[in-house]
Amino acid sequence: MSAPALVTRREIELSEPHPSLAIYSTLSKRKEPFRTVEPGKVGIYLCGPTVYDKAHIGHMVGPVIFDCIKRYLKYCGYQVTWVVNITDVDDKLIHKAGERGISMLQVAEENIADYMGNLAALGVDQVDHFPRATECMGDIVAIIESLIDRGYAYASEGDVYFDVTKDPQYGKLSNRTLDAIQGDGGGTAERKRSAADFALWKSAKPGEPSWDSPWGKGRPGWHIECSAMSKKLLGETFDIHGGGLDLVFPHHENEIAQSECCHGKPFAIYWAHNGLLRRDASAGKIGGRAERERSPSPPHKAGDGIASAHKAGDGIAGPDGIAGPDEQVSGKMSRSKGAGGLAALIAHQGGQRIRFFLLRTHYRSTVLFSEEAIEEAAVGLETFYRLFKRYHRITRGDFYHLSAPAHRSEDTAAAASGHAALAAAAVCKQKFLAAMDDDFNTGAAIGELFELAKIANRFCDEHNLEGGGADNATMGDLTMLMATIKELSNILGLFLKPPALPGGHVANEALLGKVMQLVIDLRAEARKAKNFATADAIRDGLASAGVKLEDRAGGTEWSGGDAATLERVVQLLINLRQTARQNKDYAASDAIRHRLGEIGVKLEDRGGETEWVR
RNA sequence: GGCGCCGUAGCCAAGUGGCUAAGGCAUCGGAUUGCAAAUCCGACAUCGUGGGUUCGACUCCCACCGGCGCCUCCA
Repeated sequence: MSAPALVTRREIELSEPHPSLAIYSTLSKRKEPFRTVEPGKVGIYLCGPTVYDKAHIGHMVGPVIFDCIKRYLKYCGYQVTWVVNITDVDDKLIHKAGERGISMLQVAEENIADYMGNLAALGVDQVDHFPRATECMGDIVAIIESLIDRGYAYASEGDVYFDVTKDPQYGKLSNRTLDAIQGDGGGTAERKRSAADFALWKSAKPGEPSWDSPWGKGRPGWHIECSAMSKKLLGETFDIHGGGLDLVFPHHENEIAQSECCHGKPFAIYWAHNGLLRRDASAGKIGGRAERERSPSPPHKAGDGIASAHKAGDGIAGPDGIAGPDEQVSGKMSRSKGAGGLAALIAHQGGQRIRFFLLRTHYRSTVLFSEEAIEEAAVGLETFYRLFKRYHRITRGDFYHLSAPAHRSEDTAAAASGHAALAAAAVCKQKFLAAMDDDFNTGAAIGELFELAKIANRFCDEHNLEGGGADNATMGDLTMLMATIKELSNILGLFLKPPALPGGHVANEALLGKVMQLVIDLRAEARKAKNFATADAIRDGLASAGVKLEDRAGGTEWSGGDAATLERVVQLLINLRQTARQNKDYAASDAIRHRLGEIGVKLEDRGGETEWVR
């Protein structure tokens, strides 16, 4: 009966190793040269979320690093297929649906929308497939049947369990022995042959969502969907399987058992697990047990109040999933909130900062996460934005549209023949690639990006590019330096496009209000000093910016303006200051700069013109 | 209790058995600027503690201290 089962796994032959790339695998517990199942092709499967609630920042770690991994593998010439599964059927979803009085599918749809919005904001756009468990029932049932046929699984009162004692390799990923595994001692324990057996199929209780199967109505166990989906989209053996470190056991251990017992050959070649995020040095992972138990009010989480307030009229999945304006307004609140505030966090930090923050640390490390930490990291990011502006000032070229090599090549020729700066940049590129080759060390790679920024800035300084030294050949060299930065930052998915303004429109309007108040004050002071030329210049300047002033008894009111007003009003102030400087009235010019500074606008004099940044 | 991981400057964070222990933030000098900002140059660590292996360890081994994960849902 179970005679044909329990076959030993057949080894499979892999491609020649990549000459330099090595990946750490949880399975072998060491870095291994990278070989693929099929030459030139890579299949990646990343465990995505169970969509019973809004995503938290911890859910983004895997997608961000794997987005880089895919970009890098493509850069190295591989054809990559990346799958991220969505678990849209599970006990928690059922409970949540019951709580809220909507269907499980509705719960899933809402949270999937939220998840997708978060991914997009962080620049994760390399995923090829997002299979959902509910869309793969046929594949799931087929694998379970096959496991029963082969003697690895057994049906029991409508449930189906995997018999871990039949798999001699069970425990190899998480390095544990059968007697070290307690299993869940819950209500289904008596249906199992041994405590460590896990469910492949769970019979439905009345009223629960269910699917037909040879064992009656029910739903899949947590692990089996991944075996089914990866087989469907990537084949029985594929290259890289990823997920959070907390999934090693039991989830991934069980996936291996299911798939390898079913197919008789290796499941995934490399297991890449990302480290977990923590809030404090002694806090436990975000979204983890400790955090949940600490929270004093169990029924409602951070986002719920906001969400429900808006839900009243608008039926199905509201705007919550994509950082609606309500969440921006309440951004301050979310600072102290935990899981659930991701959309709000993105709304006022911007996805690029978060991505950069996550990439500064090696993906297997634990990261202490806080909004303050993101803000600190973001200071460094400004170096690049300033450099891009500088590049534009000098060449009128747009960094974001620079063309850069999409594939890896050792351009030693350019290094040897070029100037010192180009040679130095080539060394940085080599180090950058060496870092990525070494288990995707994005932290070290980013260090080289900073080094490149310094080289480019120094090049501009040394050749006096902003003071008239910009001949075509020199600008061409500068463009080559910038293109190297472009080429490498593309791999990390950074600087793909200009960063969204932190805070978006809300912050813009707040700033415009402050700037307008300053302008009105300055005009009032000018009038008081009978400096009518200045006062009128202000009013005329505002008029051409679309703003009307009306002097009232209680003060001056303003109206009008559009999206471009902020820029034009600040420009007006810059012009006023410029006039004062030309008249050597430094007291007046410095006062303008100082008062702008107080409301968060910094002025920077460059070459002939003045720039402002918030 | 079992299986693992981490501890590098004020903070964040790479890294290596032996060259100057990346990079970022902060700080302090200098150049530059009318003054600033930005930019550049320079300064700033002996790698948790105690042993051991070695010609030589921060890097390997052991112990201890501190922190974390998994062993039940979890990215």
